[in-house]
Amino acid sequence: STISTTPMTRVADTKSKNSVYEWMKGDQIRRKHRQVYTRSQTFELEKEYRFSQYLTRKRRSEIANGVQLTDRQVKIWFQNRRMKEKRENTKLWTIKNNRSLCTSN
Amino acid sequence: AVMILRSRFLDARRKRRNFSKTATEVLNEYFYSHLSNPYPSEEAKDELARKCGISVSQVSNWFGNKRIRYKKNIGKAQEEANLYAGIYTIN
DNA sequence: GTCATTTATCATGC
DNA sequence: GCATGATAAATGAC
Repeated sequence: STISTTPMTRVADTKSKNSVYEWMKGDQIRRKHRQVYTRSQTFELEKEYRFSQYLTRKRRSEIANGVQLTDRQVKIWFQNRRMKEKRENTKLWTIKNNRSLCTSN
Repeated sequence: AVMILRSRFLDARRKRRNFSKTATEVLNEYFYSHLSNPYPSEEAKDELARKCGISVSQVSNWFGNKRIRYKKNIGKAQEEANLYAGIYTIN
C-alpha cells in the first residue's frame, strides 16, 4: 500500500523492537467523519426495517429522501442493522446453549 | 417535535464492566507479543476468550480499541509496551 | 450482499 | 477527569 509522506515514525528511533508497523499508519490524515444520525432519522429507519429488512433501490431512494440522508447512507444503515440483529441473535443463542450445558459433564 | 433530541431509545443496555486483571494481562500479553500484526485469528480469539472468561466479540472489541488507542499514543510514552516486551520474541 | 475492520461517540467505572 | 468497554457510522475485502 502507499506510504504517507507525513513523518510519524519518531517512535521507532529509540528501540528497534518498538517499530512502527504498517497497521499503525494511516492515522492523522483523512480521518473518518462519522455523522451521528438524529433520533427521528433513526426512528424512521428502524420503522422501515421492521417492515422489511431489505430494500429495493426504489424504496431506498424514497427513504433517503424522507430522512435527508444519501442512498449510500441508507444502504449502509440497513447493512449494519442486519449485522446488529445477527449479533443479538448469536448472543441469545449462546446464552441458551450455555444453560443447557450445565447439567451434563 | 422537540421533546426528544438527546436521549437514546434503543440503546438501553450499554452496561460496562471492567475485565479482570488477569484477563487484561492475557490480552496485553498477546497484543504486545504480536505487535507487528495484532490481528488474532478466529481460533486465537476463541482461546483468548476462553482464557479470559469473556466472549469472542468482547475480544474483538478489546483488540479494536487497543489498536486504535495504541496508535493514538504512539508518539507518547507507551511504557506498557516495555512491560510486555521481551516476554516473547517478535515473531 | 456479508463481515471484519476503523473511527468517533457514547456510557460507565473509579 | 480520564480509562475503558460497547455501540454507531463508514470503509473495504471478497
